[in-house]
Amino acid sequence: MKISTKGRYALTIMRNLADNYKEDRFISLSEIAEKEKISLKYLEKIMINLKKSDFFVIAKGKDGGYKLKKDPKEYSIGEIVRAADEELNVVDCLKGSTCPAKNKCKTYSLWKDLSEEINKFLDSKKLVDYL
Amino acid sequence: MKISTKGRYALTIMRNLADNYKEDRFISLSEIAEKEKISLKYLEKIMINLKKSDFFVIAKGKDGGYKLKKDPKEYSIGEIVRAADEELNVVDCLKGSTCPAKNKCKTYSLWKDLSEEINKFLDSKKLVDYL
DNA sequence: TGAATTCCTACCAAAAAGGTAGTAAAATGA
DNA sequence: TCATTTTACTACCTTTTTGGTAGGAATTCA
Repeated sequence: MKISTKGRYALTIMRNLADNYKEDRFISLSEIAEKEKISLKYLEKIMINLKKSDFFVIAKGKDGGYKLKKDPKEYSIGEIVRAADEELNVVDCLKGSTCPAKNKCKTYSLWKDLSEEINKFLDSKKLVDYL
Repeated sequence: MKISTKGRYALTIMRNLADNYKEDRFISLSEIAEKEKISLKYLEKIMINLKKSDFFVIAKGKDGGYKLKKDPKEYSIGEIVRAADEELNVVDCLKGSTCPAKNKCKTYSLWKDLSEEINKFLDSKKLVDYL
């Protein structure tokens, strides 16, 4: 029951962008990598997942980088962690309707309820609360 | 954010013992293994952790096995899953006081609160609710 | 004594986590 | 135009964790 570094570093990226939301400039990953002492290459990899969620305005080339599209109070921790590649389901059988025992399985509702609890908690927390 | 099979199989063992709580007899792991189609050897391994928690009356030898010490309503899902070897902390830095950045880390409270939420939820559920 | 059981130690394979390397493509500004 | 800075893409690699398996010793009871 661990949050992966992917999820945590995704939050780190988002926090750095949020810190600079007021100034109208692009923040590059190398800037974040240096400040946070995380390998640039690994941040790039994490960014591949995050980008799918349309959180950013992106600029290539010199002085390029990323900018948040919306105000930091608009992003929930839940959507960020889920975007970073974590499903936030405590058992695999919850996704899709793949579990054949779903109806007779005694603990199905337990894991489903716990997953919902976790998602609800993280959705209620906003990026702006952790700057 | 997954519960391991260790945690889930531990619950399976406990559910099987709980099912037979009224009859005063010992249930062997081979009986559970056969019924649940799980390898005996793996159940034995999971039992090593579970036994540390003093949940059982144990009998070796013929017609031996395990019996619950207390009524199934006395065991919480939380204590069972934790016993099975899962810490139920969403980040490692919560255990002990090993994290040097604990005080300035912006997300420490986030992960601490989430972990507490998960533990509270699972502690509120009892074994008897899933038979 | 023999069968059924727990107990103990060691090993192993597959998957996931965590991370690195190299290069192409785009944008900019000197 | 060309060097520089950035993102984008593809491939690979190492370590840790997960999910097991194997073999036998010790215990108990009929």
